Amino acid sequence: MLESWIARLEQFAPLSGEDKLELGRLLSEPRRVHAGEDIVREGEAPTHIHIIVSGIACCYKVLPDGGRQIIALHFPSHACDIHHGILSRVDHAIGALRPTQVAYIPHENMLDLLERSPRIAKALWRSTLNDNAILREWLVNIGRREGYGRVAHILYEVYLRLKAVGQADNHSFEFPLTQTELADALGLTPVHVSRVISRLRAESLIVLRRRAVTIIDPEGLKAVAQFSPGYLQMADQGPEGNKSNTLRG
Amino acid sequence: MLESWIARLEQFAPLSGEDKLELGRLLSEPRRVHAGEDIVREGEAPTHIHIIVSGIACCYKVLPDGGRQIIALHFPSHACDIHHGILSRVDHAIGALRPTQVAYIPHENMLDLLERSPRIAKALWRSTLNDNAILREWLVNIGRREGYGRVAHILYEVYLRLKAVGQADNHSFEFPLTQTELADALGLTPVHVSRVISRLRAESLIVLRRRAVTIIDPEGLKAVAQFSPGYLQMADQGPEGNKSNTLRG
DNA sequence: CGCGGGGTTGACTTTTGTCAAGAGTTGTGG
DNA sequence: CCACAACTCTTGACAAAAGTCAACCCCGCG
Repeated sequence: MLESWIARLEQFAPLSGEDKLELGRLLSEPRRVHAGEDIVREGEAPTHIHIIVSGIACCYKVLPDGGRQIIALHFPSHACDIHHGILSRVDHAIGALRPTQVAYIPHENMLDLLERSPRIAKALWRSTLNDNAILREWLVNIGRREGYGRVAHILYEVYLRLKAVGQADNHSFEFPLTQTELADALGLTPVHVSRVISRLRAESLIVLRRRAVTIIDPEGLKAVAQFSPGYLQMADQGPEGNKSNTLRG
Repeated sequence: MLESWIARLEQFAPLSGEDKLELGRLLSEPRRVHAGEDIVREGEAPTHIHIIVSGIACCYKVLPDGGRQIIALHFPSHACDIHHGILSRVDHAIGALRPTQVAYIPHENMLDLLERSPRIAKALWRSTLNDNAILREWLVNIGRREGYGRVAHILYEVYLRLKAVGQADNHSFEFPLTQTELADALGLTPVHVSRVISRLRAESLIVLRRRAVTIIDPEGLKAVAQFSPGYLQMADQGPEGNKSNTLRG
């Protein structure tokens, strides 16, 4: 399972055999984290980078009034905090949304490896650029779409991202977020998310049952989401979405 | 004026005299861009990085329905697209909001310099981390604050950022965005922005006249904004806000 | 002096939030 | 295998926030 992270990195830039061996050597055995538990707490000085092996994690901030905003979702084979190596304290937390396994690498080893292998540095750099592009699109999603399109958009994005790591078949995938968590990610309330999902169901765009999503009408869903897949840097067709990414060779 | 960018970079990591000379050599003479004109168009393959010398630029996306979301504001002495060096096409545009002067550096020269000077690489890396932190906070702002707090928050953030580059005195600064542009940055409509600003005025928190802002009641404004300055990585006190940043030495 | 962009305001609509009750689900322990 | 508790989801009634449309004002500028 650890290899899937390395495989994903290779989609961003070619790695040598030695690169892959080194990464494999540095990666710890995965640690189990309970649902709701933090992997990195807000304000602390992180010492490792983390890679999601299984489960789902998220990056979030909590406001003084208790409101929570989820800033990013991290799926298996994602590194969630590459940028932490250089910060003395982080302005956000990383938490597990479900029971999750995370592998990790100490910052000093990672920084050392980055200096020795420009290929790994390039792949990681591009993978963080990809994360940033998603973050920008989330801002657009929350800022300029109303609830109906917002939920449609995140569902289609998650579908493409899970498909890219082999966790979506056809147009079905596991999506084990509660509606409260979805609301925290979308800047809505849980009640409103529930209503919007009812409407997406009523319009025969999706089926959502037991935390599993099936997209019945992909074109319809993309239309209400005003979805343009360019930001994901991966194709929106076929079972191997990542083949034609547009990052420079 | 070009030197102010280099001075800002030095707040992120120390540079050698040679570093500064090299950066100065690479920087072009500034080019003038009209208000409303794009510096980088969406979808194109960028060839240079750009540094704002005077004026204001922004990073934005346009939706199929015509809505625009401003994703970031770029003030003088900011580089606005360091991350472009590696992308074959960008998913967002960069445009001037007012008459603006931009200097630029060809990507190949920049990449070459980054390889030769790890200090410059570190400073630039941290400066992009700073930009990302601001982007995360914008997501929180739009997702979890209502209009009143949202406007208060962006005003206080802009105040701190302008103060850090010497463009704010006491609690006053030039803020030449139209309310329509402010609305595009905040996920609101211009009409609603106008109403919210009226209220901020009525509550004696700010004065806004002729595109100049004076914060009358900083503590009050921060309270309605639920402002916590940590994400900016700069202190929120005194005329030299950047002295005690929390990036690792 | 008139033009045009930006700002303000009012009346009205739509979207979203709030509160509360009830139904369904999940997980646990006996 | 059942009972129970704790969550989660759904729905309704109502309230608040934000959007829409339109008129008008203000002010800089040719």
